[in-house]
Amino acid sequence: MSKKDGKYLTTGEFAKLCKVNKQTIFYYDQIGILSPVKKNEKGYRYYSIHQLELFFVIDLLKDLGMSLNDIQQYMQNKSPESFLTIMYRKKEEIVKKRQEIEMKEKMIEAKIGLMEEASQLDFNRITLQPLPEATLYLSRNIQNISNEEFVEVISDFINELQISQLDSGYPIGSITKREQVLKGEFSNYSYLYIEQPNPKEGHPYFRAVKGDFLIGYHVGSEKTISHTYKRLFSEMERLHLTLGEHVFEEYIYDTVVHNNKEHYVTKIMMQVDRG
Amino acid sequence: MSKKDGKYLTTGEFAKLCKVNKQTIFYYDQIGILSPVKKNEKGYRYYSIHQLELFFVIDLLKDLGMSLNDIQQYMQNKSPESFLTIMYRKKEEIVKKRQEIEMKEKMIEAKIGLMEEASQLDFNRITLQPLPEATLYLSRNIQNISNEEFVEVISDFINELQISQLDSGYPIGSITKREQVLKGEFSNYSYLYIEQPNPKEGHPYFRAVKGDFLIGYHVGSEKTISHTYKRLFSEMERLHLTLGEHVFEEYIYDTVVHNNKEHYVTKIMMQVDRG
DNA sequence: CCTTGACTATATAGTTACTATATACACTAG
DNA sequence: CTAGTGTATATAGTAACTATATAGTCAAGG
Repeated sequence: MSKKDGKYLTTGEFAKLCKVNKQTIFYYDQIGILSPVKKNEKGYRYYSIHQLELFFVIDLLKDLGMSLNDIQQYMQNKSPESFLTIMYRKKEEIVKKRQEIEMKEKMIEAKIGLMEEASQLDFNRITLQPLPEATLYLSRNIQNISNEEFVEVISDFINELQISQLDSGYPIGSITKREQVLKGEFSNYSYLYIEQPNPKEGHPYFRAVKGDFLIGYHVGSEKTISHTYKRLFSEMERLHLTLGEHVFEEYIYDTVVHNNKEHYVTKIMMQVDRG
Repeated sequence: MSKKDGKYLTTGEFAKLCKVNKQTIFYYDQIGILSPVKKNEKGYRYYSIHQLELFFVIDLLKDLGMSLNDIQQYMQNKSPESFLTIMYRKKEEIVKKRQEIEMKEKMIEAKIGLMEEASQLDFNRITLQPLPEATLYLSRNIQNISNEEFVEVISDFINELQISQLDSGYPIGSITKREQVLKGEFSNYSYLYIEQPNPKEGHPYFRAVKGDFLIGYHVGSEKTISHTYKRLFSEMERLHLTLGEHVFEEYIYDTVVHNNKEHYVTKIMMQVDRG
């Protein structure tokens, strides 16, 4: 036998290769998931290079949400069959995890886009714009609904967003019908919605929207939103426009980026018909 | 103002929508990262639907490795600019994280493939096989090296695997030169290697291997591997073959799937020339 | 009107997977 | 032979929950 057989790693060396704290290696020995191949008479631990691979597997399993306790269960009772079973299970989990990551990446991109866009806006200007077709995922109707029903609708809406991976990172907006808006009930919403930049097939509640919109921004809390609606109405009159079917509201700056409600910004998009 | 303004969520409802324990919501209020918009005289908390979006952002940041402490720092001092800065940083991080996940997915697939393959093998049979070209990532030479140098080489090898994402999930194997094998120094390895099923451009230390191999399996600890080498030598003689340049060893079953060394299985692949 | 059951609250202790600190012994280089 | 680094154990602390205990609140039914 050659000297190569004696090529052992101390705890410190092993920890460095594993890129973890030395204490973690002690801890793993203590709870019995990864013990050194050798311990000398002074209690010094010695690890082999093959145990590195075991560490990497432990790290992989841990990363995939397996607790050290469950890992320990496996380590007490290793076998190629149970390892294979775990791998098949983890394979499913990691696919799901990758999809979640991909979704979150898109969400971050959306937020960056929205924030960059917002920083270019002049919140005082009211503009008339033809908006291209957009697909919205709508909640069920929430107009004149009780509190319990409201909670249920929101719950279903949010659940659907998460299950079907529809949360695009765009803000949740609200739709008010012309009738309510004309009555001054600006917050008597009929639907909640979220824009879908890349709509998926096979989902109900999608509604494409396009046409002319009068767009204004309300700076401040929702309580004073009527001021901005008044400004929009007079601009509408000046341009000889009439109010269309729906009004859309979206938070541009909300509790995510401001503590003070006076700094919140709501984008109001009024569907209009040219006189 | 319509009744809709009064649509608040209790802690329980809010927690359910966030899909977390109610206690977690209390905790977030306590540490000041997400406090209810209202608290009544009895101390009951009431959350608005917009706070759900804030929760999702917190969850996103948390998922991307931001501590609650750091999140709290931001929450005390919100602004569109700092939010944007965080998003840009997190965008970079999530790309890296996605790549890691993708790599781990491939690793799991490799392990599944290896285990399935192993379960089909007859470890007693010695076979002569022409192996197709394979690309190996090699360590620096480890023959007759001191312990410190060995640790350094391994360290560099492992680091390179991780930095360049070369860890394919295949086992780390070892290469022994003919000279050593003939001298009976079966464990006096010259290189470590890992197979690269999809080799990347621009990396040194790659060596393509193909040709005829005599392949046998050693069941048991490395200490008794000479028995299997002897069996391989006699088979070599019987088939009128001569030993080629290198011998490759790979663990098929190791400490990852067996506790008892007597159940370890090493695959020995001898490069041979037909007489 | 009273009770039951489901909710709310706070306070405190426990959990997981480390991580840091304190203390003591071992090894190696100059 | 001593300084500096390494090893060990034991214990306490940390983050982010999570569970438990205790008590107040509220709405619905008998």
